[in-house]
Amino acid sequence: MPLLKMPRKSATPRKLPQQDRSKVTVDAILTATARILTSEGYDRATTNRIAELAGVSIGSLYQYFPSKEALVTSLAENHASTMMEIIESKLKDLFNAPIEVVIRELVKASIAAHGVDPLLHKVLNEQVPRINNIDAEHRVTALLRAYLELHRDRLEPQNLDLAVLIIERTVEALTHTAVIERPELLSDGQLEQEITILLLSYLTHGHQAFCRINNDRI
Amino acid sequence: MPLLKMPRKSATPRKLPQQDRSKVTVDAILTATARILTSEGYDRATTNRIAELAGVSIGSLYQYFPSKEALVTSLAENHASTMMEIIESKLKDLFNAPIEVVIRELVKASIAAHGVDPLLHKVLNEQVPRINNIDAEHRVTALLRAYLELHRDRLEPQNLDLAVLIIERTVEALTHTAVIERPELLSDGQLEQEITILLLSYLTHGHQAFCRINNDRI
Amino acid sequence: MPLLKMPRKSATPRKLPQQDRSKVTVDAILTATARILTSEGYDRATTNRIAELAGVSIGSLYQYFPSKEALVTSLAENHASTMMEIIESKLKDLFNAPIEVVIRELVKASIAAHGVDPLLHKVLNEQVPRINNIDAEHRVTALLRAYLELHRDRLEPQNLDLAVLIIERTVEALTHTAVIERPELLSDGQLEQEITILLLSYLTHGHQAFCRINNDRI
Amino acid sequence: MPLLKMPRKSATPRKLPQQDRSKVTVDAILTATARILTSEGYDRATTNRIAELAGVSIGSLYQYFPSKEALVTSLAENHASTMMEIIESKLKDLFNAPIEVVIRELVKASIAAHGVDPLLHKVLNEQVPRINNIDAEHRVTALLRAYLELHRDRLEPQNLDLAVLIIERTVEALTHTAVIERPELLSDGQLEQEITILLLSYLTHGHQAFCRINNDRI
DNA sequence: CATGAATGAGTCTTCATTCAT
DNA sequence: CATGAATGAAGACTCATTCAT
Repeated sequence: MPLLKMPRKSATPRKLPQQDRSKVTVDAILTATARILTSEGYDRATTNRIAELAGVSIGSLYQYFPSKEALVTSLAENHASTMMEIIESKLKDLFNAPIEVVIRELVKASIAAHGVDPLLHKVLNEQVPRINNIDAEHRVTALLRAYLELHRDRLEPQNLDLAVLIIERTVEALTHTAVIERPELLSDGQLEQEITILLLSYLTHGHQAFCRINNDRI
Repeated sequence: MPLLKMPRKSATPRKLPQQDRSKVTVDAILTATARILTSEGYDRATTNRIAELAGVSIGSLYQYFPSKEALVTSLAENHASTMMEIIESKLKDLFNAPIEVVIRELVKASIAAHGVDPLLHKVLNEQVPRINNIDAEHRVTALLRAYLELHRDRLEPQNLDLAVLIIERTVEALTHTAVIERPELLSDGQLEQEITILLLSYLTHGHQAFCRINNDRI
Repeated sequence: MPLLKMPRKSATPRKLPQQDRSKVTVDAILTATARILTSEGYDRATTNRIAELAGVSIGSLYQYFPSKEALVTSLAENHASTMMEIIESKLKDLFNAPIEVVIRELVKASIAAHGVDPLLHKVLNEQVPRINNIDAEHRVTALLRAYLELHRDRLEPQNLDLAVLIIERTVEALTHTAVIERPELLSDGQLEQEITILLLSYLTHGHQAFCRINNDRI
Repeated sequence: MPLLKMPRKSATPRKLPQQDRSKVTVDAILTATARILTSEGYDRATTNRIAELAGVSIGSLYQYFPSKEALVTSLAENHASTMMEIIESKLKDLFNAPIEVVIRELVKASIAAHGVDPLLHKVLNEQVPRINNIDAEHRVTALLRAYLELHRDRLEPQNLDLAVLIIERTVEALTHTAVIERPELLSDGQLEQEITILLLSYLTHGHQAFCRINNDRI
């Protein structure tokens, strides 16, 4: 039986780990990739170095990932999924909560998500050839969209798609900045507070009294 | 009185062009760099290709820029300066204008700034080893800060430094997203409108009637 | 008990060959280096040309030697070791021999050592960034020093360190000159004879009858 | 009148300085070359850097020297001449002096000659593509040869050419070593003494009492 | 003659990837 | 399947030298 040659350059894992040993290997490789990426940057992160740190041969690395790009993409997707799942799981529970709570929790979740591996997130964001949006991201977008839809009568913005975009990008940008450049703004809850106000005043045009709901903050 | 520019360290043009011929060369190199960067990306942008497109020898490129990094940094600084100056010049004229005008003009200026060379801005943002903040950026920050200070009594946020940070990052993030991913949001003024509202409601908590001042928009 | 060689710093082979294949490769590279060095000189000896002549890829060369300098240094050390070992092994056997014999044998050994690869020795001496003295060299120095110490009562020079220095440099200089510029002086034994006399008369101030011990010469 | 193009690659100065200004320029270039050679080594000594330090344009450098090799060769010849002339002038005065004096003075002169610019001498010796022997060197050789001829009856060595070779190389090697590696041997006159004894015992086989003639030494 | 901008062949070196064992 | 030796295309950068001004 002739060996059917698989396309080599695909950006998906060459095989799904079906045995335990494979899974361990794949994990070791991904972990090593993350570590080297954060400590050395994308350019210095050679596949050989990754394999070495992972404790596997370079040949094995290519057994599981068809290319460096696929490897990094895989890592990035995992990381994005992890982050998004944090947000998604929070959001899911709050479908009936008032918007003030939802937004604040969204901000909190975003900060938490950025706390998973801030350095990796930074490197991935800055140095890695842009990655296609991920399922988990879409799910969060959809969730948010659905929530807003449900509460449309309490919202000023008419174009909800636009509102979702604004909410997501604003939270991401500000959280990211804070985690990377101004971590002190996170520890005292200041930024969380401000982002919440920013978005709530946008969504409701200040018809709410924001201050009262913040009593639990320091 | 002319300011004598001293040669700076490593990431800086190697020699200042003294003859006219040189200036032409430097410009050609920078232009070619921008073009190749946007069309090929950072990694594919080899110095040899840049020199070739610029119509100069590789030697000439290195006569003026000590390294690829210095070259790209120089370009990035130029570009950031151009963008910031657009914003700066608008802001300067509006020191006594009401906040509603200032924010809207800031958003407009930011969109205009992103329109200078969106693709270049994208590549620079995503793929270029983070560049030290630039004079022009600091000037804009200072300007904004001073303006808010002046109008402090009309503003809800107490921590003005934080407010400046939020304004700048939010505008940047949303404008950038729009320019790159959703250009249609720009042409009909929707996004400009929304960002303006977002920031104004944050700054004034809705004590203003936003709608009225938007009559001039489509 | 095998001595585990630790990888040393920068000017040292990058990895020790673990498979047989590797040893062959390393040898091929070193041999090619020697050949190109002697035929082309240091400056013309490019790593690519060396790899080509060795029949390996340039990548393989850099797998085993971290830089051109390390490669040449490695070769130089090998060569110096080979030369010094010739001298060392002779000297070791003659610890109880009279000084006339020792000096003559030293000269003979030096000539023999220079005969290993005269052209390589010339290039290495003239064009290669001075190499740190080598173990083998120090051993020869120590050996000579110890011998002179033992026979101190028969020697005129009081400062034995100085005497060792003079003996070594003189033999090296004259042997080297002869091998490179005047090979005919070697074939008829003339130079060997003269150097021997030079050093013996220095060491003993002519209290010996040199002529008699030379009967075995042509 | 058509411009006759001179051959470009000759290793002699392109033109002899006939005017004062030219001479000054040439001197500046040579001085700069010496300085950079000693401070940076041959490889780092670029013609552009030399021109810059000399305070002339690179074009001017090539006006006077057709190539880098010619420039360095010129410097090397100057330097060798200077050294040889020190020796030559001493030797000339001593044609009727006894051999003990001649040898000692030769050693002294050689040490003095090496003292002119030891670092330059080192670099020239080690890193510069071997230079053709120089007139001045030949003159010294001839002088020495003639002297030995004249005193042949007092000398043991029969082959005077060989004796000259041995004397010259030995003095050079030991003086050089001392200047570069063991300067302390020079300051106390030890080495001068030893080299003198080495050569005199060789030349006369110890029929002389060396010690007595050294009364003037410390 | 002087200047210095421009040239470009040629170097060392890296690193993703392959494949014989 | 694992291993790691081998590959080689490709890139950043240097520097002796030329030539238009």
